[in-house]
Amino acid sequence: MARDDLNAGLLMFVAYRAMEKRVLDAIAAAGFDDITLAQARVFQRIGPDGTRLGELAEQAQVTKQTAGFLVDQLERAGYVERTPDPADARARLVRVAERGRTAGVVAAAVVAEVEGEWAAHLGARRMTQLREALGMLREITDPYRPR
Amino acid sequence: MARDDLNAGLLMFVAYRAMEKRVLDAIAAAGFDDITLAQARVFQRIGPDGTRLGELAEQAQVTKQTAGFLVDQLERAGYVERTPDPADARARLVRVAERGRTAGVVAAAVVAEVEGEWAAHLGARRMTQLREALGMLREITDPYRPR
DNA sequence: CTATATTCGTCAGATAATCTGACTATGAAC
DNA sequence: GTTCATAGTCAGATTATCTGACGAATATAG
Repeated sequence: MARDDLNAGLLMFVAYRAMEKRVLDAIAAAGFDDITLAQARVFQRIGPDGTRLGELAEQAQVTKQTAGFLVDQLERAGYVERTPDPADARARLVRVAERGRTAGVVAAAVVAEVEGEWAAHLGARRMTQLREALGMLREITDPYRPR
Repeated sequence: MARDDLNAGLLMFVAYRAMEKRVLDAIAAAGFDDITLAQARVFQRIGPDGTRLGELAEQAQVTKQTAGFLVDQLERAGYVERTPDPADARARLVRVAERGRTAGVVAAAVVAEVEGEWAAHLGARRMTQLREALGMLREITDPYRPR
């Protein structure tokens, strides 16, 4: 409500959204122009060996149903595939597919670019401190608990 | 895509969402249980002397139409009111109404509480550095330019 | 001053994202 | 081997969001 000293949450929103927009724009410019923001938010959480739907949902902070809805679309567009989970017949692993891998490379490059810009603006020291503080904050704010 | 070193944007998402959830839950618990997350995102940007719809939209990063839709609901629920803008007959100022003011007090208290927890976890020094870094980041990431 | 362009907000309609509740199949615990 | 919990899906409803078009008021150019 104040103009000058936004609360820490709001400040994070601004930077977080900027990163998100930069990445999505770059991906779209690279030809991956189907893929929405909501889909990307789920996609980016897929681990190298595949991730269960429930975990994606938890990390993206949406319901399993919503995550499933978005993964359906990512699957139809060729960004991901679902494979049975060897460890549990109820579960399926969402994996990055070929098209997704290519898009992921573009995304990673932009993330690095933006982080570089941030580091340049803050200076290496402050950027390191920022990462450290955010990492610590995660300990008390992340509802997702990897098992 | 990696589990351990999330990018800075993702880390901010986690903390930002945690703050958001804490505040919304507390507001709901205080009896303001109508008011959705999307509405709150617009509401919290209203300045002490009222703010134009367009500015709210810009800050919340949604279209004017979406902001208008949400303000309509906030207005019907008694959280805000619209008054003519003396400086421009096309515009209207969205102002916090009585009910909104009460909710705002609750919200501000929770924000302070959460920030206190963060400071306790990080230590005063790191919390200050975090604020500083985020404030600086805003200079290059905030699409909203107050006139 | 007028003519033109821009900005502010709204209306209308379509689409996307999200949720709650109910259900099946499988796995875990006693 | 019942009973309870978990993973995912189906169905339906609601909420949030966008694009496009518009009227009214303001700003700009000549």
